Amino acid sequence: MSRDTTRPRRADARRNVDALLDAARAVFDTSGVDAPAKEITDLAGVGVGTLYRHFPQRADLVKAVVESGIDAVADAAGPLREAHEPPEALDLWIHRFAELLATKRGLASALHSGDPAFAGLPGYFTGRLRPILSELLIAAGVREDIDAEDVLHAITQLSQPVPGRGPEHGRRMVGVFIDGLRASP
Amino acid sequence: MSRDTTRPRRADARRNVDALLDAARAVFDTSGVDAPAKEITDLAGVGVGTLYRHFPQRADLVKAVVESGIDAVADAAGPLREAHEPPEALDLWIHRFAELLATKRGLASALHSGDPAFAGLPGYFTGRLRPILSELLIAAGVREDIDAEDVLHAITQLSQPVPGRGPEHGRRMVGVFIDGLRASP
Amino acid sequence: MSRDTTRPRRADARRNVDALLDAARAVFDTSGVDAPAKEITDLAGVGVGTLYRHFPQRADLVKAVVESGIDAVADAAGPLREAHEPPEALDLWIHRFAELLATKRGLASALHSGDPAFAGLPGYFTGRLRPILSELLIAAGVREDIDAEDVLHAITQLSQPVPGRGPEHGRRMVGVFIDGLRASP
Amino acid sequence: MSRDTTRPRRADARRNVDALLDAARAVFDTSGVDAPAKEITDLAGVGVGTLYRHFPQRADLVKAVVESGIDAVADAAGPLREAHEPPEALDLWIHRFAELLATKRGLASALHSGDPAFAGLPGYFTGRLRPILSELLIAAGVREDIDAEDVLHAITQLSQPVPGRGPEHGRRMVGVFIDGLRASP
DNA sequence: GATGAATGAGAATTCATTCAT
DNA sequence: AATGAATGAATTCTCATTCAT
Repeated sequence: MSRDTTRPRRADARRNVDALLDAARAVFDTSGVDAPAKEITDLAGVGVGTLYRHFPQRADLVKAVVESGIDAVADAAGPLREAHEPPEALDLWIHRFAELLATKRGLASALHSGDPAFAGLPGYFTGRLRPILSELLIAAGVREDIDAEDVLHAITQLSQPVPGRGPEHGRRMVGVFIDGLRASP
Repeated sequence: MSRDTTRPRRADARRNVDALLDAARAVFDTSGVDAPAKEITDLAGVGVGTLYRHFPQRADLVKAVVESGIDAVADAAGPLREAHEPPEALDLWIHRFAELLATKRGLASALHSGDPAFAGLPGYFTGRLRPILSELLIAAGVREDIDAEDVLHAITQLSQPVPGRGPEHGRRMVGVFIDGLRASP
Repeated sequence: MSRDTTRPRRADARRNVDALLDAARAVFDTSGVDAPAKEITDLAGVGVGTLYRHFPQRADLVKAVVESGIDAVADAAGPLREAHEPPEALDLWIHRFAELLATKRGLASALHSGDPAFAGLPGYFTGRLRPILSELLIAAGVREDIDAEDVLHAITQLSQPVPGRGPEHGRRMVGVFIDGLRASP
Repeated sequence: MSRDTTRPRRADARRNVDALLDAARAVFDTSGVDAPAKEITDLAGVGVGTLYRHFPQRADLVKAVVESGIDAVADAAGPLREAHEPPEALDLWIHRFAELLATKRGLASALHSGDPAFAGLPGYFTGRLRPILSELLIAAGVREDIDAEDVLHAITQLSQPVPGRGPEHGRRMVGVFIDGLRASP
């Protein structure tokens, strides 16, 4: 069900790729997606050349870091639909999704930056999650004037942490938004 | 009631400051608040030195650009309350506010960046708008578990334009959120 | 005997020139002769334009500041020769001269910089002091293989304060040098 | 006995570092230690980035340039003492030292600038040379009221070239000073 | 395949000097 | 005459990306 990015076959190469991904995850959380490449390679204990070999474009790295998260969210939909009534399933899934965004500082801005450096990212994001959310929305019987992709973006934005307010903030705002989805147009 | 930033007295200086503010507004919209200073001065038809004379810190420029927008939104509240019923006034004001944010790309990120360069901006923003929104919310009789500052931030985020979706998008998402505010907790 | 720089006739202009000279003296002592012009005009409470009106070249200002000191040293020779035996007069005058240099931080480097910005300064300096020192040296009967201008420069250098050593340092080094002048070639 | 700064291991890197040091030496002589970095890198035929990689702080470069000179002077003492009588050894060593200073325009000012960018330089200078000079002074049996560090500074200053006078000038002034050291207090 | 050195295009900032008011 | 605004060249430093080892 999940991604199957081609990985290097040599053991040391694979090790480096993993180290880079781990480092990138950490650095993205700390300093955002615009962090200097050096910061990542230093943390990974690897030369910059190695980064560029495995991820020629900056977007490739971001994509790789992000995709696993997106996949996990996508995969969560099935179980939720089986275990809960549609309205509740929708609710839970959206919060699950929001949680991903909240912890990946910078993902949202990468998604919306329009920066060609991140080309491909929004496509993967939308392609993977829109169909799933679309079905959840229909099943839950909410208003039909709002399309799934719009909701995806809205939640992406609402779940961004605001400095000075706790993590609760995003959660509650998303809740209000879901209430709005249940209202009649 | 509106901004009254101390302006230079000499006519040419005032002209330059205005040109810089206009240019900054335009550039911020286009390239975000991190745009190179040169881009702004070129557009303003002014030397870089002039920018630094009037706005020694990057934040000073952003602040000046932003504050006029904030002030205009704040000032809009009075007339709206006089001309409309409370629920409608709330609705109109929030959209008015969202419109500001939508056209000022980067304002939202400056507000949330946590960057010390923009210290003071969030304070001005909140200080000016929270009291106004707070009254509007109470008058409109919406749910009371959501505080005005949270709404401010939520709208700020929702109104950000998403590349690939028209300006309609933000407007509609804000509409959904307002509907959510009207729902019972 | 002393300088007679043409001074402006209008009272306010004269006041400004004096303020600038005082400020320059202070700033040169503090930050050296390379200090930004603005620093001087701010201290003088005067616009930069005023500085450039009265001292079109940077050297003009330095010269003006310095010349009064040089003149005073030059003028000191006469009385010393009348009151003391030649060897002692030489000794006292050199120390008097060294004292000037020691308190005018940056004068020495301006003198030796070769920087065209200070054109004219060395000329005034040498023209005024060499003849005087020359006579003193001859009268004192010291070795004749060392010319007065060389001594001027040597004392200039030796009297420069060294960070971390007290003002005594310069005085003692100058003393050693004078002893050397008394030795046979 | 001499410097053993950790050098890069890669051949090209080492070549660049050497080129930079040579260029810096030349440029410092010509334009002083405040010369623009670009001037140095151009002369070295190297990108600016390379300079900053090897010498992140301006002081690092100055230090490297200076230390080799200091070390060479320090190392010269031994042979001189073996080959000459103490008074002559002192004489020769001081001139050797003066020669270093004379050709390294700007070294003296860096040493005395008090600029925090050059912190550490004076310490190295003094730490390395004072003990050596101290022994030479004692061995030569000169007056004992002048301490080695003072002599170090005095020679540093005296050996500075004066624009308009040949290199002879410094040499002769140093000679006079040494004669002064031989006089009785 | 890995490394990290080299490159150089930007970006920010300062300040001497000119000139409109 | 005084003022201080404007200019822009000059300088420092950073970092993405390439490429020799």
